[in-house]
Amino acid sequence: MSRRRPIAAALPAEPLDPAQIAGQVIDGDCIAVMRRLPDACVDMVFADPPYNLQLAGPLHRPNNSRVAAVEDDWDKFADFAAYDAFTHAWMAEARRILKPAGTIWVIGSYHNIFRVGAALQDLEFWILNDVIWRKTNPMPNFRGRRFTNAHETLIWAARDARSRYRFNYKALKQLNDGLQMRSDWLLPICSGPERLKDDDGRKAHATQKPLALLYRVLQAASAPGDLVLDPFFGTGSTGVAAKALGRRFIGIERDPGHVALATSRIAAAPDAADPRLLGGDGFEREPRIAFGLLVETGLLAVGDALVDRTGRHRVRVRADGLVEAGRGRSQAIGSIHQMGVKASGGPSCNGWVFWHVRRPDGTLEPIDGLRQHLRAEIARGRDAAADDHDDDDGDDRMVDEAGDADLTTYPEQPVS
Amino acid sequence: MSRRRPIAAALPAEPLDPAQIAGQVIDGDCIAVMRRLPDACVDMVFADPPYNLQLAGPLHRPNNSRVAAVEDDWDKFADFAAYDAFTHAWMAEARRILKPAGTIWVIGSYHNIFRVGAALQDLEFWILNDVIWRKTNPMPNFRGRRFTNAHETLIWAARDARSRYRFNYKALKQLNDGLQMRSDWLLPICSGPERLKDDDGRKAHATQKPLALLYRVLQAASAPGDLVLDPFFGTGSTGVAAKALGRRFIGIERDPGHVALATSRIAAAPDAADPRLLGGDGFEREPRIAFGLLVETGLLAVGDALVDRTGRHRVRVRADGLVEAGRGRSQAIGSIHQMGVKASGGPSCNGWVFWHVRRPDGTLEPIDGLRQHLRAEIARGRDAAADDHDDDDGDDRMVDEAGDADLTTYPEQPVS
DNA sequence: CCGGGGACTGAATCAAAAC
DNA sequence: TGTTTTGATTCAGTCCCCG
Repeated sequence: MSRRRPIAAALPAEPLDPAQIAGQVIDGDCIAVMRRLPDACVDMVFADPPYNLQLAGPLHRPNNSRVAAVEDDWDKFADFAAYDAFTHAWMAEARRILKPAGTIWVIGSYHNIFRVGAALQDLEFWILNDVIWRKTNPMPNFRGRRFTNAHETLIWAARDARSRYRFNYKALKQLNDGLQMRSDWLLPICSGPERLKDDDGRKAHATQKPLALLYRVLQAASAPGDLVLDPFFGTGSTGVAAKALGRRFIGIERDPGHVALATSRIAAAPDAADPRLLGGDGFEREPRIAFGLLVETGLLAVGDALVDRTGRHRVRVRADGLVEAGRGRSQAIGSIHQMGVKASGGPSCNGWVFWHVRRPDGTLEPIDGLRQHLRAEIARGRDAAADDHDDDDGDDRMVDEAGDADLTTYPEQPVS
Repeated sequence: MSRRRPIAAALPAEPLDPAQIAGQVIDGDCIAVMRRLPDACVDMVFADPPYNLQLAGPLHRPNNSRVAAVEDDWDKFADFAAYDAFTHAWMAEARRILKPAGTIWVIGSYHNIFRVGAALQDLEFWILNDVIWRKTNPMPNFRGRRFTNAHETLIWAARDARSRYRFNYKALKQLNDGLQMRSDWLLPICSGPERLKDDDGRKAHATQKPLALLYRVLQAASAPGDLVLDPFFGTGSTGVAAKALGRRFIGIERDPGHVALATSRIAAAPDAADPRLLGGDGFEREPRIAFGLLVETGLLAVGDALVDRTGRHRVRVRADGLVEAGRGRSQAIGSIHQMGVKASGGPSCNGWVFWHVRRPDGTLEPIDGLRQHLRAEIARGRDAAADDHDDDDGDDRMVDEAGDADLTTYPEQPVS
């Protein structure tokens, strides 16, 4: 594990077991390390690649102090062609190791983000959003020659156009005070105690990203237990955020100094709180209720009439969980959704909210109300069982058998 | 002018005189039309090219109403390669007709903006900013499968890296309540009475841009009288904004219906207000004052002492407009700026704010105060002269000789 | 191309001084 | 000692223009 890199590079690349190295920072070039990982083994990739800033000379503030620039060798490329080749190479590996339902996030500025976005599209990633990180406190433009460069851009993309990716819609809506999360995020830059300093008090890394940004990324597009890979790990903000949110991670970093720093930083970082509080969506898909269950449980009886909101359309409940309309030759049979499409003429229909039962007082109640009633009953029964289980087993770790009580909240929690 | 397009295309392309066609909407393919324009003839290009949205099927809202999408043929491309070829073709022509100091603006969404940005860089445009148009009222994401796509991206680029482009810094700072204008702009989408409708009450163009966006673009990077070209003119918002701000324009549009609509819209649009109110920067560079003029006018006397803010450094005023420090062998002579650099040790120094005179009450006043005093006196003299001139010649048009009074405000107003 | 004039910064954090 | 004010420092930077 502490072999010198020249020797390691000369050896045939041994395969890496993702489960084994989860939680570690791997020292090495990200392309070489990713090559040692199997196909389709990670749920998400977060990448903060070099921006290729192409800075010319020194820049001074009006008070003559000098602006600390990114002068590291890792940000130097001969030209756009070299940058494009590098980008295609790491991105192709990232796509190979990504699960079919996985997504990738890449952050950049106008210096590189257009190369990055075009490369993603050329590799047949499917862009889902570009997200703007608006900085509350950007560096001003000192010479008054451009607009204050007050944002960076993240691209979020699925492995391909047909990917069934994860998006924790309701959790992010909650994070945004009940409104859909937008594609522009307002967050401060990384400074103060969060900003890592070296022994001389200088910043340890030129481009450390704020944890708040990574929290939001992970909350949006991963579930607890997911494996997240960061090929440009730096000081390990992705690892700290992953640890806090109960996600597993693999970090790859080329600079041994940063590897050591990130490793100790993550060791000292707080662990996940009770994973039940971290939710994938926090609002996972509710367990499915077959319409027929309403009949079986007696909430509806065979022959009961369902009507639409206007009362113009009307179907009768059947014993097989379908509904029928009309009689004789004009009779039609189908699911509540199919018959809703027929009645409404629209391209699709949620039968649960389209069809209603008439209450004794004559008012209409959507059959979704009956479904919610049934779900609540089922949940009550499961909670009782889960409480028994918790009493048996009092610690905080995830239950091994993915007990029913947690299933609703964490359907994709791996069984380790 | 009303030739049918197939015939026009078969004829040899006649050159177009930019001054002649300024203010017109040219019916035709933008690449073909730009080819007929001479090199380096326009000051700015604003382009809202097809976004290549790649929409699959129709999208419906939860209430089953259908979302009006961009379904026009002009937005259909076979693949990314076709879109890239198209983009390179029109952009190369745009660069050719752009003046060396000219800039280009291109607006797009994540569907196309990465192709656009990469093409700009490949053609050796030099990106100055990417600007985010944040929409106050974006269309929500109806399926809850992504973030609300709440922004579009504009790229602002100079013709090349060494270009001396125009940026009306102070005017935009003013627009932003005295703070530097940032790269994220919050503006409503185009709706209400501003949104053009056809006879059936449907929107006349799928992607009409708000005038406020174009006002800001033109105010930022053009001067009154500048010639602005829009190769994808649509319903002509660029023309309406240009007219209101006293800029000249050329519009190119392929769809004859849109050409007719834009032409009549612009004819009905309000004309520029008094051009003196439209400013290039509104705050053009102040006339230069030689330090020696302070001595010649008696505001300073030979031998007067100038000190820095702390009082630690001290120079004496000479008759030749230089200042000197020390005596004998250690004596140093130079401009106020050069001696400021010596005293401060910084890489540069504005002597006008570095050096101070001591007032009778003992407080320090920067010599910039004396300069402002002198400038005000000079301006008063010029205003008086200009008033005499205005009396002779009472209309509102720009004076032919670019009279001194207007020179400060509109140095680049063409005489045409 | 060189030399020189001179224009140009916002929010956050933290330390030190002032009250 | 507690509180407020002031000043210094810092942040992914493609950062001048004219003769």
